[in-house]
Amino acid sequence: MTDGRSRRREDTRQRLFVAAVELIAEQGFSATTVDDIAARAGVAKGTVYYNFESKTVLFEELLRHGIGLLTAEFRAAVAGLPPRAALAALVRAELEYIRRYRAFAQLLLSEMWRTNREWQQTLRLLRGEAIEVIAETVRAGVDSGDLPAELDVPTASSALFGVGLVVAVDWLVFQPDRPIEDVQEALLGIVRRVAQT
Amino acid sequence: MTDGRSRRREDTRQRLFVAAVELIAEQGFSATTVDDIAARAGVAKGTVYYNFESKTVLFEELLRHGIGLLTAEFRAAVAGLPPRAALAALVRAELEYIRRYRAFAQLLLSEMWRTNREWQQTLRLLRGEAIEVIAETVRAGVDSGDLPAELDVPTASSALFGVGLVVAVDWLVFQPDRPIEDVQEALLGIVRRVAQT
DNA sequence: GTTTTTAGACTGACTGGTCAGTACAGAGAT
DNA sequence: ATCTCTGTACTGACCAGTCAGTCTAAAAAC
Repeated sequence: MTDGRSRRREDTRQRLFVAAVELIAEQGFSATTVDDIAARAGVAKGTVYYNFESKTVLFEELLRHGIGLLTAEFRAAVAGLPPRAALAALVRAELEYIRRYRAFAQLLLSEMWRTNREWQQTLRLLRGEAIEVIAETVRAGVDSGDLPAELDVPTASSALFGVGLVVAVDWLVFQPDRPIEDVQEALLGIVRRVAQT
Repeated sequence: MTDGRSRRREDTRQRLFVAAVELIAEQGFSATTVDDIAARAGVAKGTVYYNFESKTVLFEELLRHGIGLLTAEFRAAVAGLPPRAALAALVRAELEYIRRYRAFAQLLLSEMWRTNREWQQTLRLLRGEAIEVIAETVRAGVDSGDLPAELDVPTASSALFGVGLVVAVDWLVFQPDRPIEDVQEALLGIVRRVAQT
């Protein structure tokens, strides 16, 4: 299972993921060439196609990997917490994730709302999984009266998700000098105000 | 100045803008071909190059046109209003704009946070102009005590701008059936809570 | 323990197609 | 008379994907 071969291969795939995510975050999917990805990962072009069926499949697996990780962190963050605390934990988890995987976050922000792309269906599905965790928390809070009853659950959930992304990435791109902790504080403050009953 | 010739030409340019904005919103800049743009605009390919220096220049002029319009509407919206009312007016203006030019909004959301693209500098500049209007309003409100003193002006401004974009486009893409008025209400509610002193 | 074989991982030159941009002669509009 | 646009043909660069062949760790045979 974890013999030398498959470990080596997993290494290569990981390097390709890292190279791809950085390039696609900067330039977008279409503007990034497979040659670029191979070069940045330090492998031959053929290796990309040995490990992935196509450029699109590489990207889809990348999305699955990245969003899967985010969803898992969301799940871990809310586990066992009451609604208000869970909401704050979600914001912290999202920003922590963005700080750690900033290139992926940038990529997500740029490609998330595209239509008419081959991988759109995949992305839509994955987005749903991540947001479902948020939605469960909001729903529980609204039902128990811990959150304002007038909150529309799907709207509030996708707004929370998108807002974290856009504010954090905006900060990263346009005000990179300032520490991310400030964004976290600002966002938490806003969410707290909105969550007031 | 507005003779038949230049009006005709302006018409063609407008049709090219419309075609380009729709295609780029769906597929992104790189994935959109000049042939596609010409075809959708109902114009020969040569006409594109008669009216614009290059694909990139066409896109840059498109950005200038679109964001210029948005900035103008921001200016008109806040004119003469006190801070709190001006803030609400900005949110309304932004959503009104997004409703009218949804494809452009989608395009903006997808291309705004890219790095390493030729037109990045242009976009950065234009973004600054639009956000400056918001920042002036927020600054005035903070100075006069109408808005909470702990608000960081540049952060709050770019957050407000980005949040409107992301929430509205998210709605357009993922919940297109529901009326945009609901987003407006939800957003106004959130902004009002945040603006409470 | 040494030699042979195997198969998984990787290479990089090559191909077929796509696309931005050019060229230009003629047509329509003003 | 001039500006604007059409239609078609073309070029050269670039790029996704292929494939015949190389390298090497480790299994099999001796």
